[in-house]
Amino acid sequence: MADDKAKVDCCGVINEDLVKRISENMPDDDLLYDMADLFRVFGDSTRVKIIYVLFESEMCVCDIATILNMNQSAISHQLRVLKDARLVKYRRDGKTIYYSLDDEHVKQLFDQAMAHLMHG
Amino acid sequence: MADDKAKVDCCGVINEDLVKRISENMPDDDLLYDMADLFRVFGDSTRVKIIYVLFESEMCVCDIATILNMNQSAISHQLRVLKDARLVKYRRDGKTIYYSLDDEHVKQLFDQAMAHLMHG
DNA sequence: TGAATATATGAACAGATATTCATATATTCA
DNA sequence: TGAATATATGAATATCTGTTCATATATTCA
Repeated sequence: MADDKAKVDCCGVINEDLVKRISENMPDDDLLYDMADLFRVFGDSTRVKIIYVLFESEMCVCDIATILNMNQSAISHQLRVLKDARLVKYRRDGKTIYYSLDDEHVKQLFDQAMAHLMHG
Repeated sequence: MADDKAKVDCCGVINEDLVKRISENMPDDDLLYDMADLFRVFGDSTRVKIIYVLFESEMCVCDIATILNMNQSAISHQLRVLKDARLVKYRRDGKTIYYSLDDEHVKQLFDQAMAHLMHG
């Protein structure tokens, strides 16, 4: 290339400086996937509801199911998704297993999302 | 029911006070769905990457495609999803259409998500 | 120990979604 | 106007995801 900034692949404004700056500020690919995975966990209304319930109080599986009017298996599957994402933790008390939130950022994340929806 | 607090449907700690408190603090169903829909938009790595690119600079469709090494159609489809969610806006300049972010909360949302991933 | 209860989990299925391909639309410029 | 270019979009397809059903596991208690 004759000119350092001449790397124009198409219509746009691309030049090597810009591409370099974008690459530098872009998180690693692995992290971007993790990020999408995390958001995808929040991208289901059942899981959002479970989290809202847990904002109030720790709760056993069958009480969550009762409150959300869904069957136990569905809740259990979704709790596993939340647990795998390290968003909830649990403790056993006899036959009962109590779930609670395991992340300090979720409330703020939800508040930000709400702010977008309420319009900003 | 003989007792006000006797509404125990299963194993758990459910009583009317708790259910009442949870219902009061739970956003409306419509809003919960909107919330999940919003998060689902972020739940795809292509869209996350597009947003990170747009954190740096407004950008035309084909430059985004070039940077992300994806085809123009895929980017265009995803930009539509982002546009429908009011997360990006665009301006036309001749044949070229420049996209940019249209939300002040997204950066904070992403920072919170990153904080969770980096572990907190 | 055996019945009852709380939760977890694998399989199956229906519905959603991301990408690609082909093509349409819109704009510029010769 | 017609060629070239940038973007949008419908259809098709492969993959992913949420729920249900049936059943397994774990714990309590008589």
